This record gives sequence, C-alpha cells and structure tokens, in this order.
Amino acid sequence: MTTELTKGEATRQRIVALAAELFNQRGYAGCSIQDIMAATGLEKGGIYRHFDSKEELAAEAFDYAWATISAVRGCGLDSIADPATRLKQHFANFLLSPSPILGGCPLLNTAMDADDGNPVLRERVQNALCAWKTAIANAVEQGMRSGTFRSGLDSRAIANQVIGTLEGSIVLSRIERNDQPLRQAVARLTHWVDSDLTTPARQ
Amino acid sequence: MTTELTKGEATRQRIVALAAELFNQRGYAGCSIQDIMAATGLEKGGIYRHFDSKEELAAEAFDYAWATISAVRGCGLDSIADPATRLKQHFANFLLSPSPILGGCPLLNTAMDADDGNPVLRERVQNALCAWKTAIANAVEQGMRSGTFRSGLDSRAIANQVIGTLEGSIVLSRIERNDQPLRQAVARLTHWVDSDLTTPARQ
Amino acid sequence: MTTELTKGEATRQRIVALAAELFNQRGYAGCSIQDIMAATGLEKGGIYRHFDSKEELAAEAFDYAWATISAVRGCGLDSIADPATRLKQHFANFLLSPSPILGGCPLLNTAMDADDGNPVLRERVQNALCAWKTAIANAVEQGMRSGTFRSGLDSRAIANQVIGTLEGSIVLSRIERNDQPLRQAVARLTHWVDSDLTTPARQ
Amino acid sequence: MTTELTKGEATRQRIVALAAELFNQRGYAGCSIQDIMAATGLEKGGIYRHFDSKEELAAEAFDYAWATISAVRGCGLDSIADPATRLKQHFANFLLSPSPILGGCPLLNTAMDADDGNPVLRERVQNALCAWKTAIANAVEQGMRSGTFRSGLDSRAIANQVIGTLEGSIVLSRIERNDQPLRQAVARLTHWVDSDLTTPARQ
DNA sequence: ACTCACGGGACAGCCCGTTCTT
DNA sequence: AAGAACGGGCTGTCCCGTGAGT
Repeated sequence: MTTELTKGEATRQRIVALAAELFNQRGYAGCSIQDIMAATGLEKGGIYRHFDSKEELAAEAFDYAWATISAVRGCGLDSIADPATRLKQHFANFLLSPSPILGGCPLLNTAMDADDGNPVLRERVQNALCAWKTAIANAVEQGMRSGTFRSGLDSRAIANQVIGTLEGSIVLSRIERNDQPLRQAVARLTHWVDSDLTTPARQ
Repeated sequence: MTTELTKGEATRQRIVALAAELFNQRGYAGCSIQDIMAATGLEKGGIYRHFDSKEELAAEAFDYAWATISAVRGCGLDSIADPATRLKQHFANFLLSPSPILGGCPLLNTAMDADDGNPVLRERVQNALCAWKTAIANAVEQGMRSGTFRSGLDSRAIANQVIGTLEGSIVLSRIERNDQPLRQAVARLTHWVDSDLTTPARQ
Repeated sequence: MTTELTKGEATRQRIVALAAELFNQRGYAGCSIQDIMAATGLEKGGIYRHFDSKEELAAEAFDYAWATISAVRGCGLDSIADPATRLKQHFANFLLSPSPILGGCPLLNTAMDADDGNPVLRERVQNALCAWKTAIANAVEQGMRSGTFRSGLDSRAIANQVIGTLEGSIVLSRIERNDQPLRQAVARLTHWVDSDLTTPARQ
Repeated sequence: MTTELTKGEATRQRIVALAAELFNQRGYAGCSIQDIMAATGLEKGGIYRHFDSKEELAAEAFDYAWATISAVRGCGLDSIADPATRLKQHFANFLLSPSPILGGCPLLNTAMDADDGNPVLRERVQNALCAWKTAIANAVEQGMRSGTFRSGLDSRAIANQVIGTLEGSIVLSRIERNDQPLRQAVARLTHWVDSDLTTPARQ
C-alpha cells in the first residue's frame, strides 16, 4: 500500500529528508538555509512555503532522522520473542552500515546542538531518548518476568548503561573515523547480556 | 611562586579561559566574537590583537579547556602506584562537581563541532583523545606487567570501552540534566576493574 | 507619464540620490556606509543588495550627482540657438540656488577625492570633465562658423578658461561661505564673451 | 646663520614636512598615522610625543605646506617694485615645477577636506586664503595709487578673479594630469594685467 | 626621546533568516 | 513555487590614542 502524496507534500518530505542529513552532519548553526537550498534545488521561497522557520524545519528533520535510524536499529526486533536475543540483535543492528543518516547519531548530534537555546529541539531529543530507554528497560523487565534474566536488575540503570556505551563509542568511532570502538562496544554489550544479565541456570 | 605575566598575556589568558567556557556551552558556530566581547568586557580590537582569527582562538580555548578538565580528571593520580586503584580514582574524579568547565566535556563538544569543516580543531580533538586513550592503555599494560591485572587483556580495547562509556554517559546526563547516568557508569566501570580485569588471585 | 519602477529599483535610486549628497559633502573616505544607512533608513543588507561595494555606490552616486547638476547648469540651453547667448545662459545657471546637490560641485569634490587610489571614480571624473569641455568648445566653434564669434579662437583653451574660472570661484565661495566670488566670475565670463569673443562688427 | 635645533625639534619638523606631503596627496581622512609612521620611520609614540592629535598635526602640516608653496609662489616678488610686473611674476611662479609639495595646491586640497567637520583646519584655510587675497589686492591698490593701474578697479574682486582662475586651472591640470590648463590660465592672467588693468597711457 | 604593546571603536563586506511580491 | 527585498548580525581589519617601559 503506497501512500498517495500531493506534489506539495512530496516536496516537503524531500526537504525534510535532505535537511535531516545536512543538519546531522553540520549541526543546526552550521547548516544554513542556503545549504538546504543547494541540496534541494529549491529557492528560499519554496522552502519557507512549507516551514515557518528554520527551527521548525530542524525539528521535523530530527524527527525524520530519528525515525529513520530507529527503524534500522529496531530492524527485525518485533519478531524476536526472547528479550536477550532481541537486545543482542538490537546491538548488532548498530553495525549495519553505512548509516542511513550520515554524520553519526542524530540523538547525539542534536543533543549537543540544542543543549543551549533551542528548547523545542531539546524536548524532542529528550523524548526520543526516553522512548529508547523505555524500550530497553521494558525488554529487561520482560526478561526478568520470563526468567530469562536474573531478577533484581535495575532495568533503567541497564538501559542507561547500554545507551551510554553505544553513544559513547559512536562518538569515538566518529572522532577516529574508524568503527572499531563501536564494534568493540557491541561485542562487549552482547557478552554482557549473556554473562551478567542472563540467569546462570539458563546459560 | 607566581608566574609573572605581562598585561597583554594576562588579557590573552583571560580571553582564552572565558572563550573556552562559552565555546563549550554553545559550540563554535553558536558562539560569536560578540559573545566573547560581552564576556570579557573587551572590544573587538582588544580581542583580535591577541588572536588572528576566531578559529585560532577556538583552538586555544579547546586546549585550555582540555588541560583544565584533564587536570581535574587526573587529580591525585600521579601519587597512586597501583594501576587498578589509579584507574578507579580516575573514574571517581569524573564526579567531582561542579565541572570546572561548564557545558559538559570539551572533547565531546568540540568533536561534534569540528567534525565537519574545521580540520584544525578536529586534529586537536584527535590528539587529545589519543593521549587519553594511551594513558588508560598504559595503566592497563602496567597492571598486566605487575600482575595486578590478568594477562591477555587488549589494553586499547579496554581504553575504548572506558572512554566510550564515560563520554556516552556524560551525554545522557547532559540530555537529562541529571548526573545519574554518569554516576552509574562510574560505578559500573569501577566494579568492572575489580571483577573482570583484576587477577582472580589478588581479588 | 510616470516611469514605473519596481520596488527594488526605487530603493536603489533613493540610495544613490542620498549617497550622492553625502559623498559630495563629506568625501568618499569621510562618508561611511553607516552614514548612508542612517540617511536611507536601510540596514546594511538592504544597501549591499543593490551595490557590490562602496566604490560601486560612489561611482553611481557621482554619475547621479553629475547628471543632476548638469541638468541645472544646462537648463534651457537647448532652445537657445545663438552660441554666445547660450554660453551666457550656461554661466548664469551656476547662480541658480540653492545648489541641487549640497556640498559644492561634484566634479571638483570627486576629483579631489579620487585623485589618489580610486581609478574607477577618477575615470568618471575625467569623462565628465571632457564632456563638459567639449560642449563649451563646440559652442565656441559653432559661433566661429556662424560668425557670432571672431575666428581664430582656440576653442579648447577657451573651454579650459571657462571651466577653470567657474570651478575655481566655486572653491573660493565654498571656503568663504559666500557666493560673491562665483557671482563675480559669472559676471566676468559673461562680459568676456561679449567683449573678447564676439566679432566687433556684431557687437 | 643656521638655526640651531634640539633633536626633538628637528624630529618634529621632519614629521611635519613629511606629513604635509602625505596629507596633501591623500587627504586628511585618506592618510593614516600609520602612513606617517612609515614615511618618518617613527613609531606611533614617537609621533604622538610631538602632537596631541592627528588634527593638530594636520593643522601644522597645512601651515608648513602653505608656507612652503607660498615661498615658491612669492619667490623674487619683494625685489620687484612695479605692481604689474610683480603680479605677473607671481603668476609665472605657478609654473615653477615640480611643485615643492606633491599633490597639488594645499589650499585647495585642505579646503575640500576640511569643509565638513574640521573647523580648526577650515579656519587656517580661510586665513591663508584671506592673506593671499589681501596680498593681491594690495598690489592692485598700490598700482592704482602709483598710476600703473587705471583707477576704479575693485581690488578684492580682482583678487578673487586671479585666485579663482589659478586654483580652478590647477584642478583641471590635476584631473587631466596635464599642466596645459594652468599654463593657459597664467598666460591669460598675464595678458589681462597688461590689457585690462594697466592704464592705456602706459601701455 | 622613542618604542612597543595595548585596547577602544568604527568600518566594509558578507551572509543568514524571513517576508513580500509575483 | 520563485525570487526580489530587507533587517540584522557577524568576521576580520584598520585606525587612533594611551601608557608602560627603555
């Protein structure tokens, strides 16, 4: 079932998709409307027809980028019943390459950008982070209920660990232009799920 | 023994210190020379007398910020002979608060900022990261030689893990405006040193 | 029939007209874009949209000023067939007051300003002077051909005399803030045409 | 008899002489202290030791330039008793070349420069003009008293004519980079003295 | 008597975000 | 949807005048 789009709506989505990439690479302040004009081939009026301000466009671009990358990171997870396997697949998905959105993780990038003086974006980042964290925590709790994971785990703390480790190693990989740190992080998190979280009996 | 400074040098250092804070909070593109003028109380001529360009100032500001925060994070480490204890003290130093440089970790912030189109800054970030990583890896290797740590460890991989986890949780703490993720990361890394790296015999 | 102008063209002409006055009063170096901003009520972006540089604006402003003042000095001349009468009317037009362009003669002022280091303006001044000189010389030659003036006159030399005398007395009038020198010059030139140039027979 | 100068006074006069040339060529606004530093080989402090401000230096420079060029224009005049001959020698002196002060006539240049916003300079220009005018008028009146000139002449008006014609043709010569207009003016003024001012009897 | 570092202030040209007119 | 128009901010430069040092 293909969604039918008006011509205007198609243009709007094209702008969002291209802007998402640019904002993710150069940051909010580092990417001008001019840059987006060049990428889309539209004139200024053609862009401002669809968005009231750069900030609004940036917010939509973040949502788009986050949805896109979340789809990759969550790829195939729904069909996995076992929480441990599901988590490990989630980690493995981070190595799918190349990243669908150039410039690293939109969550990270936008968080840095929006930390000062852009409350609209900041809130979206917080919501995205919260949703991600909840998804991981839910998996952990489901695992505890089902006996896959040993009981007594702090699911929110584990989610923090997972996300922190992944995002941190994404930064390292970006600085070094080398995905080794990320691969190591995925390997270690995977091993951690098996060795520390899973109930000894089942292992 | 106080270092004697010329008036100009004192002004220059004052500019660097204030600019470091501003750049760290708002990013390179998000912080204008005007902002630095306002912070220092100097006029433009008074700033550009000391620096040829904004980029040069930013580079020096990063060096200053990194040196400052490195001093905090490395506080008291020299007098600790045991590598395991030294690493754990290093982790604990991340919780010293408030951070001497507002706005989070300069390495992280500058990495995001300089990733595109500022090769000068980028190189400094890479060097800083490399130095940090080497320091941790050296501690690990020293520990392996002395028997404190079990042999066969990949010191560079461990350094990646440590730095990735710390930086990642700093991002989370910043997004949530809550230092809990960072505290959890420090706790987990500390526990990890004791449980995974240290030789079973000694434990 | 009014000429229809786009909004931008109207703004552009307004800038030129106001800048012409300011440049003529204060000189190229003595009049900043800020001054023109204040006079026009426009911001910098609104001015630089229409002109690539201050120099380009100054060149157009000179052309405008010269065209304006030339219109005054040439007022009514086309309908005068007799060269002697036409010349005398030309002189008399210099006393029309107040000058449509404040600050004296644009030719003089711009010549002083552009003499060093502004070849673009300098050339326009030279062209303007050349055109003026030619117009006067043509009148003299026409007069010689028609018998109004005695033959054997050096028309270029006469033009030099006329222009030199007029411009020189404009300077004196400006220094003294008193139009008496200019009035005397006009009177003397007028008498000179009648007594020295005109053929004795006709007088 | 050589005037004995302290070292400081010699430096001061050297500054004035060099500044006079520069100001005359580039104008007050177009000539910076930096330029004078380069010309004199002095540092800024070495210049400001002798003058409180650029304006004061400019005023002295004008006086120097005017005195210098007046000496040339008045060269040999004192020993000429006959006013007509003296005036004609005065005119001829304008063709002495090269001008001792580059950049044209300081009176003209400074008048243009100082017309707006530099009352100190403006007054000196007015005084210089007044003195010049008086000198010419005095010669005319002396000639009328002695019978060399026909009576009834308006000596001030004649002075205006003379000065206006000379200064105007200096401008033309400068614009065209050709001293022909000035030579023609001198020739015409000389002829004028003989034909119009001198008593017919004597001629 | 002079040097040189220093800082305040203005300026030119550029670019960006946004609106208004087609 | 295009694009002209405009307000505003920003960077880097220059210049003037001061003051500490030599």
